[in-house]
Amino acid sequence: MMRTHDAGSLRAADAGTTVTLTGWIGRRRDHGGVAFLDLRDASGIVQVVARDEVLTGAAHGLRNEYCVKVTGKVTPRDAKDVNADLPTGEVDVVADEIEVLSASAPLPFQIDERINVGEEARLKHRYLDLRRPAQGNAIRLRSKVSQAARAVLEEREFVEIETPTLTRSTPEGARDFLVPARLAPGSWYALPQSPQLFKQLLMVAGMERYYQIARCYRDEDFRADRQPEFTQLDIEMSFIEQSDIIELGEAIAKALWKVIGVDLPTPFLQMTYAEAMARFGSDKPDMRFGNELTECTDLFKDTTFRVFQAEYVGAVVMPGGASQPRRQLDAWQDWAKQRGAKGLAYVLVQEDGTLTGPVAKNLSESEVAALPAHIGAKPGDCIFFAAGATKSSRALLGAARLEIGKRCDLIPEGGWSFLWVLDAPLFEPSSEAVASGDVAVGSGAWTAVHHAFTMPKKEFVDTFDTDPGSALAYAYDMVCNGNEIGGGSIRIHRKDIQERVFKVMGLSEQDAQEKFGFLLDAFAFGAPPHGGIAFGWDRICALLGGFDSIREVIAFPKSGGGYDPLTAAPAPITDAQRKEAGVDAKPEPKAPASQGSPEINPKQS
RNA sequence: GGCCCCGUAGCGCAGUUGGUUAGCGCGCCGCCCUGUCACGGCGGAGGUCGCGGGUUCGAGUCCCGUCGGGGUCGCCA
Repeated sequence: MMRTHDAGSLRAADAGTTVTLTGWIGRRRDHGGVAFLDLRDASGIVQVVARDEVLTGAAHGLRNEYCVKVTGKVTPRDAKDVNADLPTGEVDVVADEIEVLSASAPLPFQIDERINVGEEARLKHRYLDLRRPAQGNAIRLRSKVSQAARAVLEEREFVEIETPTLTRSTPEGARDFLVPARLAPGSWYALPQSPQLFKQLLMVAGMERYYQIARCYRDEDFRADRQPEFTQLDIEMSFIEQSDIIELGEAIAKALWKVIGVDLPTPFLQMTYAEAMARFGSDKPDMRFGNELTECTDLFKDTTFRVFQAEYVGAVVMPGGASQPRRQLDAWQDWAKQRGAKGLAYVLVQEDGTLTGPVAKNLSESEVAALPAHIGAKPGDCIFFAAGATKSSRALLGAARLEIGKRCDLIPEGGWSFLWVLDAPLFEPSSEAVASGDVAVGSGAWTAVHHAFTMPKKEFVDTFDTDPGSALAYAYDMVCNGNEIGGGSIRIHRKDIQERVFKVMGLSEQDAQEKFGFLLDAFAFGAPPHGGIAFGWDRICALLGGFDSIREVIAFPKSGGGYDPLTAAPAPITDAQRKEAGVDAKPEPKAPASQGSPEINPKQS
C-alpha cells in the first residue's frame, strides 16, 4: 500500500505517529508561510499543515483535487484550534513531504456538498460528483444493502444464479430493448424486462431457492423514479406458500433497514387490495398518516344533486382547508383535471358549522345534517368529493389524500410504514386495460393484473373462469411509505389451471405455445409448486439513503430520454457496423420452428 | 404522446414597461498574507444570452419554430 493510514481514521490517540496518507486536496487555505490543506480519501478528511519549506517543486502549485501523497506527523491541535465539525478535528498532520501523484485541471464544478450543482453537470462528470462524500456514500450504502440481503439469503441456502441478458422477447407488458443478432440477420435478441421466466425454469430445474440481483430493461418513457435499466433483487422458491414468501420478505427488509440502524418490527401489517383501495384509494397506501377516504354512496343514494347520482361517491378531508382562498380552491380543480377528472367537488365547513361552497346548495337538509359527522370533518375543514366510476374516483381521492398529506404536513419525517397488500384481483377487464392504454396479451375480455402465471387463490380455483371479475390471486406487494418496493406471486404449476387462465384471457393453445412455449414445455416435466418476489433495488436504496431520486443510488444513471450525459450514449453507429449487425436485414418470410414465429409485441408497432 | 417550468461566464443565479459597455456569488489566473477550517486582502481574465426565423430604429427581454433539461399525467404486468 502507498499509505500507512486512512485520512479519516486519525484521532488524538494517534498523536506523535508518522503517517503516510494518499488522497485528494479539497480546500487549500494558504496563509503565506503556512498552508492548510484538507486531504480527503474514501475514509474522510484530515487537515494537513504545510509549512513553506515543504511546498516546493510540484507541491508549490497544489490546487483543488490534486491527487497527492503526504508524509507527516500527527500532531494534536491547540484547544482553540480544534474543529468540532470534523471527526479528525483534534489533530493535524504536519507534512514533511508532499508528492503530487496526479495534477488536476480546473474543475467543471466544485467538490463541495454545500454547493448546488445541476444534475446535468453532475452526471456528465459523475466521477467528480461521486467524490463528494454524500454522493459517494450513497453508492457505498448500496453495496452494504446488497451485502445485507445476500447474507440473509446465503444463510437460508439460496443459490445466486445469473440469467441471460440476451434473450427472447416475452410479453411482460413493457416494450423490449432489442439487440440485432449478427449471426442471424433479421433476428433480434431482447433484453429481459425481468428474469421472470428464467427463474421459473430454475424451479423446474430443481434449484428450489434462487436469487439474483438482476438488471432489468424496459423501453418506456422515463420518470424521476424510472430508468431504462434498473435493478431488482429477484427471488423464487419451490414448495412454499404465500406466507413463506412474506416471512422471507420481512426478514430481508429487517436486515436492510438494520444497515441504517432502524429496527423494523415484524410481522408487517397486512391489508387486502380491496381494503387498500377503499380506505386509501391506492394499491400502495402511505400509512405514515391517516386521513382516510370516506365512502358516501349510501348517504347520497336519494340525492337530487346529479353529480352525486353515481356508482360511487367518496370524500377526503383537508384539515383546515376551509380557509383556502378561492384561487387555491380553483387550483385544486386544475390539479384534478390534470389527472383526467372533470373536477374536484368541495364543501367548506365553516367555523359555525354551516356548509358553504358551490356544491353545498345542491345538498338536501338531511344530507347537510349528516355529512360532517359521516366524514369526520370539523369546523374549518374542507371536504373534497369524487363521484363516478368507483375505481377512478377512489384513485382521484387517493391522490388528493397524498397531496393533502404533503400540503398540510401530515406525513411525519423519518417515519417508516411497512405493509403487505394482498389478494389482488387475478384479472381486470380488457376494456379497462385498453382504456388505460394497456394492450392485452390475449384477445379475450380479461387480462392478467399481475401476469399470466399467477395462481388464483384456492377459493377461486373452481370459479375464476366463470366469474373472472371476482377472482383474487396469490399476489402480494410490499409497500413502504407509499412506495411499492417489492411484489410477487405464487405461480401456476398445474397445466389444467394454466390452460383455463389462458382461455379466460382469450389465448389459444397455439398462441400460448407461441408466446411461452419453452416455459410450458418445461412445466410438462414435473414442475414444482413455486412462487417468488422481486424487490425494486434502486428505490429501496434511495429510501434507505434518504434520496428522492433513484438516480442518486445508481453509479452512472441516465437522464431523461435514456441519454447518458457521460458517455453520450446512445450514439449513431457507422455504416460498417450497421451492415455487420444486420440491422436492416429483411427477415425470411416465414420460418415456422417448434417455438413458432418470433414474438410480436403489439406495443412495438 | 398531453400539460407545466427552465436554458444568460466553468458552476449556481439576477437581468425592470424592449433602450448605453449584460451583472452578482463561487470557481479560475496573478500578487500578498504563519493558525485557518466555506480563511482573508488587492488586481485580472472569462459571454455565439441553447439554436433558427420573425416583429422593431433597437431583442437576453416580445412572437413562431426547434433542440436540450426537469416535473407531471398517459404509459411502465
